[in-house]
Order: sequence, then structure tokens, then C-alpha cells
Amino acid sequence: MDSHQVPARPTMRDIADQVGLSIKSVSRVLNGDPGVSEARAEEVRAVARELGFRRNDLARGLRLHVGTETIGVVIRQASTRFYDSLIRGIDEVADRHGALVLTATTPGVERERSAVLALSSRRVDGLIIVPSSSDQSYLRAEEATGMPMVFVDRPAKGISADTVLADNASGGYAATKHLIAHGHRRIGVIGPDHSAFAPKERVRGYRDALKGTAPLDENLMRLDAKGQAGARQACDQLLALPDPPTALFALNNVCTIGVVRALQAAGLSHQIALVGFDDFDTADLLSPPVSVITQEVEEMGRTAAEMVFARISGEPAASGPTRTILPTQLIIRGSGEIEPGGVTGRRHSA
Amino acid sequence: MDSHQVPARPTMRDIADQVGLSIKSVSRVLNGDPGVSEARAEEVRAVARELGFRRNDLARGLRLHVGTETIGVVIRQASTRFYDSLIRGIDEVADRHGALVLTATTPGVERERSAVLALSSRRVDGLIIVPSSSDQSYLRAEEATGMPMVFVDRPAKGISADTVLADNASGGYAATKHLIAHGHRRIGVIGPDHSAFAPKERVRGYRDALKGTAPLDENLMRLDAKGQAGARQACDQLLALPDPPTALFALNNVCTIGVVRALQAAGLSHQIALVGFDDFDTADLLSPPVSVITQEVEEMGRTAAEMVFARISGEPAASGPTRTILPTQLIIRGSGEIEPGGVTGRRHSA
DNA sequence: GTGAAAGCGCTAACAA
DNA sequence: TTGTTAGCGCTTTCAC
Repeated sequence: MDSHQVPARPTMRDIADQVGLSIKSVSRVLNGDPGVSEARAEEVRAVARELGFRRNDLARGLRLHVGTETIGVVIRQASTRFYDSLIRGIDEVADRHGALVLTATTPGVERERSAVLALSSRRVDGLIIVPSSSDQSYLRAEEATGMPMVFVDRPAKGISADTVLADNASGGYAATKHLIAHGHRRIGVIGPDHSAFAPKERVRGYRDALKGTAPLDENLMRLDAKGQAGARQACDQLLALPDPPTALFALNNVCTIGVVRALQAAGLSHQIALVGFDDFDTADLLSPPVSVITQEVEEMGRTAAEMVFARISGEPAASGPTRTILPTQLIIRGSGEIEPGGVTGRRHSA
Repeated sequence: MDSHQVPARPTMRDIADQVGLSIKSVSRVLNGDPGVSEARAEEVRAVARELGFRRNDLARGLRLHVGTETIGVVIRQASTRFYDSLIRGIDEVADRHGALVLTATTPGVERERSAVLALSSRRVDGLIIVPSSSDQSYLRAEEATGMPMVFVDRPAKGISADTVLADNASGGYAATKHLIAHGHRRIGVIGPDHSAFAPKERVRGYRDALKGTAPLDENLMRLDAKGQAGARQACDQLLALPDPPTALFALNNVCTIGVVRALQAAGLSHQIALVGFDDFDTADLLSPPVSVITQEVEEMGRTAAEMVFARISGEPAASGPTRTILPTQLIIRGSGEIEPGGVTGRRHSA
């Protein structure tokens, strides 16, 4: 933005001049401090109203050495419901602390850094970051000066800070074991292209679950799906394999929806089992209803916010960074209970 | 938040002291201004790095009389996808202008005011507001001082400002006419409880469409659904009527999903026609796929942002507030084409 | 090349 | 009850 002149906003000076009082008295009135006669006080308030005065909290904070009573949240734009719930959790806690939550969403990996630094330069009191870039060493200055920071969904690289994670590996393990328990041996995995932490962990769980039960077939792993459309395409390709999977594990809800779309188009919704990671609004309304691994996203938000405020209010900086891992849960709805051959529930010859 | 001491962050003063230089020279170096010997400049940079210095943009802005290069967005927490798309549109434009977008979400109607004023006190350069409260006269000061403000989805009350709206009435009209064209005469409406502008407009379209074609039956109108669960319940009640509707119009996507849930539970998904206002991710995956009225939400975001920046860069303040209305569109998918009696496509005796 | 002084809008501390 | 002084962190103007 071309640095422009900010539109003239009235200051206490303006009010003082107009009322014929010192700026300090105006300050007193406008802050509800005592020591100004009611007559003049009323006059000040009237003029303030008339002029459209709004106290400049930035200048105030500068003088008072108080924080901005604001915490910044940086997340990547994504079509995942994840962020709604996360923000809801953060807001709830911030509200209790009387702080404002300002969220910056970044279009892609590249802008994470600039958004975070902009927030830091604007002196937010704390930061909650869902990292999308692979390196956060640009935050070393903030680390050094003790800026309260919490990372969510994936740990920071290059600095150490508080972290809140879902138990992704366990979730991946549970999803896979569940499919195995229903008789599957060839389980496809479809995940997003950017090699993020969470999907990787989920895949780790998948691999662990397979060990000793079923062979790991790299051909069944498609970790390069670009968005919903990419997931759909990846699914199509898996289904076209000479020896296709009998079950699928989708690594996030965007992928899950893409997979559902592919299965429906192929008329295989009731033939191929599916478990998705992360719940979504209409999962129970689809046919079959989609079994998912849920993570406690709102709780992740609450936890992260609590940590930030603990640090802000002087949690011994000495106490090292913490890592909180929240559990995941399997929700059985139908799609994950299809057995090889398309049978649901109990087995009988297809 | 209890106004606490902000953690000590190094200032230019600190660097100057340590290097043995004046604060002004430090400022020069850190801003890339010329006139400092390279040797000392390098020293300054080294110390800055070591100390974890980050320029205080608030103080800088105070001195420079420049804006904060930030625009504030205030929206209400809601499970509607609406906001994702809106922010995406705003971000896109803001990015082009090199501005940061900071979003404050408010839990409910009550906090709109405080969030907006906090942003204003923090000197954002402009505001985009999706109003949830019914009165914005608290923004008169901002109006008076020419703070660039744009309202989205619903006009401001109590002040006049730029506005971006969807053509809700036309959408409601189109949805209803579509159902009428498919033979329906008893069309139920299910909408959210808070008497917001957009749902009301949609109902207006509904009423208009009915005129001269079908009688308006107040018993078929349920404009009091609290969330998804409320919509589901309202739907159940409509279906239990002695003379139930043969078609339904859901006023937003939260309601739509609630209605789908009710219809599925009642086993009537393929008997009762349904058109929803506002699209959602899995609308085409449900059975039957849900016909909807779409609004160009991302475009609304882009438009609002363009307006804000136009005002910021001095669009003649004299030029009165504008109002932009974006079209809606009917997407035919199946649920809206069911005819009375449960027939799809063409008619034949039930 | 470098620095001293003044001031952005605001407020504590201390007069008057 | 009211005003003056000083200064938050920064940058401009104008000296040296």
C-alpha cells in the first residue's frame, strides 16, 4: 500500500483547544479519571462526540508500556473446517482474558513469514501460529525476546516454542487397524501434496498398523493430491490399478470429500471402505455415512490460547517449551465398516 | 486482560548504546537509509540481530502519520462457509495493495461493537464489517472522520456507508418460482432465528413468488430455527402438519443441512423437494444432490476490499455511499426438481 | 558521516 | 480542580 496520509482524526489536543482546557484534563475526562468538574467534563464529552474522537490506543500503549491486549493468529487459507473450530476455541479463552484476537490468513506458504512479522511489529502480546512453511527460524528474534508463541497442528522448526498437536500418528494407526479388522489387506492412502507434518504423522500411523499384518505397497500410497480434485483423481487412479485397494484412508477432510466424489462417480461407494481423517459437517448424511477420525480442534484452540496467556502473564520464561498432544477418536458411521467385496457388518459370500 | 508489563523488547536506543552510535544512525541503518559507513552499519545489523530487535511499527506510524497498512474485518462466528470465501476475496485484493488483513470474529451480536471499536482505536486504515447487531450508530464517530468502511451482506443501520449485498430477494424469488414450476403449491420455509437482513430479504422473494400462484400459509413459515438442530426440528414439525408442505426452501446452508438431516431421518429425502440458499461443499454428494441458490461470496469480498482501498486512497469523500448488489444463481442438482408426490423429472400419476 | 532537537498522541508524576 | 513537564520508540529537520 502506498503510504498515504491517514485521514485526519481528532486528537485530545483538538478537543482541549475547542473547550479551552489543557490536554491533560481532557485525558482525565475521557478516561473517567476523577478530578475534573462535572460541568467541564460534560463539555469535553460533548465536543469529543461531536468531533468523532476515538482515543488512539497505539499511542496510549506506547506511553504506558502495556501490551496491546491483542493476540495474533496466523493460519493458512484452506478449505478445511479446521480453522473455524480452532478460532472458536481461541476466541473463547481470549474473551475470558479480555483480549482481542486478530487473525491473519495467508494465501500460501510464502506469506506466512510476512504475516507473522507484521503482527510482531504491531506488538501483539502473543502469537498462535499454524505453520505452513517448513522453517520458522525467522522468529528467532521473537524467541530471544520472549514473545509468547504457540504453534498448533505442527511443531515449529528452527526455534523452540510451545506446541499443541493432535495425536496424528495414533489416529492414522486407529484408522488403519479398523480397516484391517474389517478384513482389508490392501488399504490405499490419499493425502495432500504439501509434505506437511500432520499428514506425515498420519501416514506413520498407517505404516505402523500395517506392520506384520499386511504388506506395505507403495503403489497404494498417493500423497500428492492437490485439493479435492486432486484427491478424486488420485482415487480414480488407485481404483484403476490391476490390483486395486479394497479400502481407503483419506488424510484430511478435503481429501475425504474428493474420494467420496470419486467413489460415487465410480458407483463404488458401497464396495470400497473409507475412513477419513478429520470430521466434516455432512459426513453422516452421505451414503454410506463416512467413518472418520476426529481431532479435538476446538480444544486445541483453547489449549493454545491458555498457553499464550500463561506466557503473557509471566509464566516463568525459564520453564521450557511444552508440548501438548490431544487424542483423536474413531467415529463409526458405515463407510469404514464395509468389508472386502462390499459386504457391510458381518461377512457372507459376496 | 489485566494490563501487564509487556516483555522487554529491544529498542533502537539499546542498539545505539551497545554500538556506541546515535539512535538516529541506527534508524538509518535499519531502514536502509544511506549516510552510514558500511563498517558501522554492519555492526548495527549484527547487534540488532543478536538482541532480537524488531522495529516498533506502532511508534513509527505515530511519528510518520501514515496508516497501519492494515484493514480490519469483523465477522460473526458462524458455521457458515460464507466467511472463508469472503476472506479469500478480501485477502486477494489486500495482497495486491500490500496491506495486511486482520479479522476479528465475534461470538455473538453483543461483541460486534467492541471488536469494531477496538480495531478503530488501533487505527486500522479501513474496515469491512458483516454486521450482526441491528444498529451501527456506534460508528458515527468513524463516519464523521471519514474512516473507510464497507458493510457486507447487510446494510448498516444508523450510519450510511458503502455496502455490498447479494441479491437475496431475487434468490428467494428464483428458488420459490423453481419449486412452483415443478408443481408445488405448499412450500415450507425454514430460516434462522435472529431476524437478520439477508434471510428477511429471501423471505420477501419467497412471498413475491407465491403471489397469484399459491396461497401464503403462515403455518409453513418457520423463521426461528436455532442452528442446524433447530432447522431439523422445524422441519420435523412442518412434516407433522395435517397438510404438510411438498417442498422446502431453506434460507441458509446451516438450515439446509439441518433439513436434509430431518428428511433423511424421516425417509422423505426423495419425496419432498428442497432448495437451499447458499452452496456447501458436499451438496452434490448427498442423495438426492441438493439444488441451491448460490451467491458470489468471494466476489463480494473482492468488491468490498476494492471499495475500502478506493476510499483509503482518497476516493472523493464527497461521493456518497455506494451500494453494490451481486447476482445469485440457481444450481439444479436434483432435490429441487422433485415433484409433489415424490416424482422426479417429469410427471406421472403418483 | 553523524548527531541534537523536536514532536507524533498519549499519560504518569508532580506542581500550582 | 487544573496545568506543566517529561517521555514511550520512532523519524524528520537541520546542524556539525
